[in-house]
Amino acid sequence: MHFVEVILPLSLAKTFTYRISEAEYHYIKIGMRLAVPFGKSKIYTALVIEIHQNKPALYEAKEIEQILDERPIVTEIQIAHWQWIASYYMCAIGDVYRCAIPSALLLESETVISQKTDLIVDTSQLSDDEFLVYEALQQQSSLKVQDIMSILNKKNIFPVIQKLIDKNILVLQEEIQETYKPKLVRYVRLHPKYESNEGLSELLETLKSANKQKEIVLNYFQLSAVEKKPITVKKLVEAANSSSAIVKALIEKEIFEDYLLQEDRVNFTGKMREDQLQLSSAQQKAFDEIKESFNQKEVCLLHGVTSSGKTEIYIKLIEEYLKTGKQILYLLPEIALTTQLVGRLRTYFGNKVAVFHSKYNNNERIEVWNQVLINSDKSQVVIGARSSLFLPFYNLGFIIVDEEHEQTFKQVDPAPRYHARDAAIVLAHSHKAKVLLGSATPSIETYFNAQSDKFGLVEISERYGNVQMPKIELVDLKDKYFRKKMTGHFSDVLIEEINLALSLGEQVILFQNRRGYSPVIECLTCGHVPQCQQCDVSLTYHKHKNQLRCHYCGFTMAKPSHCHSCSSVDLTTKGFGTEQIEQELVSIFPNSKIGRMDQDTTRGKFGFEKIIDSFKNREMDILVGTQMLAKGLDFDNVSLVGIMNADNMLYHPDFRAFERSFQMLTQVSGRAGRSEKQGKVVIQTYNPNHNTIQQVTNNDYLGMYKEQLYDRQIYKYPPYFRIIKLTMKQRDFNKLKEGSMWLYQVISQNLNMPVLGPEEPAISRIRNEYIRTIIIKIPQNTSIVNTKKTIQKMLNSFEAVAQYRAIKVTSNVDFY
DNA sequence: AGCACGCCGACT
DNA sequence: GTCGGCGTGCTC
Repeated sequence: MHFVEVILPLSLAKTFTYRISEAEYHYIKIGMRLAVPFGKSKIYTALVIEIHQNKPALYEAKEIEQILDERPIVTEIQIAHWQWIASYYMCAIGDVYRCAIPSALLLESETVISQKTDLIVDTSQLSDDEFLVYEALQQQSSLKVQDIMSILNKKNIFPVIQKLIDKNILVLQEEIQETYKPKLVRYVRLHPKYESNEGLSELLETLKSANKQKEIVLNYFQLSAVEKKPITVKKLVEAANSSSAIVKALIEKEIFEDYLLQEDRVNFTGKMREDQLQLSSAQQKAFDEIKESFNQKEVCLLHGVTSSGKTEIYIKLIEEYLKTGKQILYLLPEIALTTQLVGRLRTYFGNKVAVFHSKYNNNERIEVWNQVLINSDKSQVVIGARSSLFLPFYNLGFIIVDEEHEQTFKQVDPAPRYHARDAAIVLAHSHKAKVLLGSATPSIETYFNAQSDKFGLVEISERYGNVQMPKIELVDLKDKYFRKKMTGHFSDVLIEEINLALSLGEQVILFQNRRGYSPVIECLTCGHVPQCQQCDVSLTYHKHKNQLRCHYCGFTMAKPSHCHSCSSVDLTTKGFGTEQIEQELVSIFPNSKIGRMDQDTTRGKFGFEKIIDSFKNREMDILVGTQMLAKGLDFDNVSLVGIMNADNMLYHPDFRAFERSFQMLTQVSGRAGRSEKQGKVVIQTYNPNHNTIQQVTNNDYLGMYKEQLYDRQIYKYPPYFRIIKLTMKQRDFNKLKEGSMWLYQVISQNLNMPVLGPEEPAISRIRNEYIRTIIIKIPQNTSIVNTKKTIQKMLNSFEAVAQYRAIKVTSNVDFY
């Protein structure tokens, strides 16, 4: 008897056992995919994690459907890493599997409904619903479950289908589709019969009167003489400035032949740099120190002020590690993964660079996955967002986590709620690889680890090329409003500085940490603010579409013309966002070109790049944006950065609010003054004397760190305590209230540490589900593993109580 | 996650 | 009385 242990891409903690034949036993390897039947009818893509001969005692194992791979597509190191993630972040191994693998590799069966052949149906014997399905099948040979749902306009369609099966009219099939399609490119070549010299003159004779076609043929000869390689249809059409219809005509005339070749989508065709990268003395010093630190430690923090030229150091280090023949992973927050950076790396490493991020489609992802798996030359250096951590490296030598402090490295929803930086360190450990964390504003946790000698620490305190740090000027909004020195949301100081910069032909960035025109609409008569029907939030006003939108469930409605509560027509907008700043700019600086960058203007595959590029090309003078402006973008002509309101971040009810404000303000300020000139930053705030604002102004990272560390110790937060947040959701308010209290009591009684809650969060209802949270603070000297085991035990007993079972609980370890 | 089973309210 | 809704439990 032979068996395999597999994981399924479902939120299930268990592994499952299937029976295999002896031949399969010798063929199947750990890390291969199998198609297995699971449940009544479904077929899923399972992943082999163990091959054994232990017959399960309690049930009869099913047989597998088929083997999907010829060789493993996942390494054993990966499987071990997934298991670590599942246990550390308290989630099902199936969650990790589903998140780690490109979805196109996870084939899932779909039920296909079709009609039996050669049958005579007495339609009078069918009910209305049955007749509708039967009729639809006369038009289409097969239907999907979804199709039938929309035809019948109801959810539960299985009884209808069952009856039709009983009446011998329908058959069901489970269909599995391979979704990966290699990209095929169409090429043309001359038909063989024209290859000789006589053929050639014959050809020109035939085309004497077809000028357009002759043009193409001549272009074809020219191209093939220059390029000496196959010519694509696309290229030929472009070169001849013609249309594909004419090429088609030539193919029909059998002058050309077309053929298809598979092409790798992800390709680099630019030129590589010949010269060596020269580091400045400060960079060289940091580079040497990092290498020194790697002799003793596995992880090193590179803390370099904004524009200190960290990227050059990364490139030098990548060069070094490339020589060892190992793979290199360069992790970045999604938003900082720009074409510019990729282009820059490619000028050094050419086709050795592979890119992996969420805007890539399935086929592109699979190509990168396969390149990494075979350790091909094309993927020696992988640059990607947090999910590239899951690529099938088997020979990883070096990981860079750039902008280490970015909270987007932590996945919030769905599970696994992992932190890519921390998971990268664990992954590096199993590859015996080194990790470099880079940031101008390291997270408190990381800096603490560096200070306590767990990580190496290398600092650069000067900017590259001796550019000075920007001069930061604080503007007291309270005072400016009092003295009536404000035009809209702009102080006189900011307007003056913008005018100065514009007159010198320099560019300006304005930062407003909120999107939309203004967050809410308020009735002036009764104070009513439109709320979302399903969530506990006010609707946000979006001017360009003139509608109100819920940011939590996506609900939208047209902007009301009158108050829904008192019918008054006196409605006003409250608060302000990027859109309103843009509007004000237009009226204050009518002769300037103004651009806006936020979630609304950067949709689409290259939306972000388009705006950045056009700003870089100086097609705009002023760019207004949200925090996405702060993420490692280099502009060489920006001399002024304005922060419209520094306060709204400062007073978030979150223990990281000050740390984040410092990071954000410092990063945004860092965009100013790239070239010879010292940049200027104007920060408008109601609290110019606030410690955090002062620390930003004085570029005092250490001061911020020390103050925050002190607070973290007193209020029991990381790095002194680890935090686990449990979130409970239920449609029934009272059930949730009772259940969350029960869980809180059980946990706090069984754990000898601070447990807070059950708390009603600021947004206490989303999509009609009520929410409560419990926070557990695990002290440094307590075993995290044991604590999690206890918590898991409590969660299990919570589920065992019938009345609470309906409450959904999610765990978030190292909650950010 | 899907899918079946079973309980209970709304209509023929 | 039956249809169809949803809550609950299981899947190797």
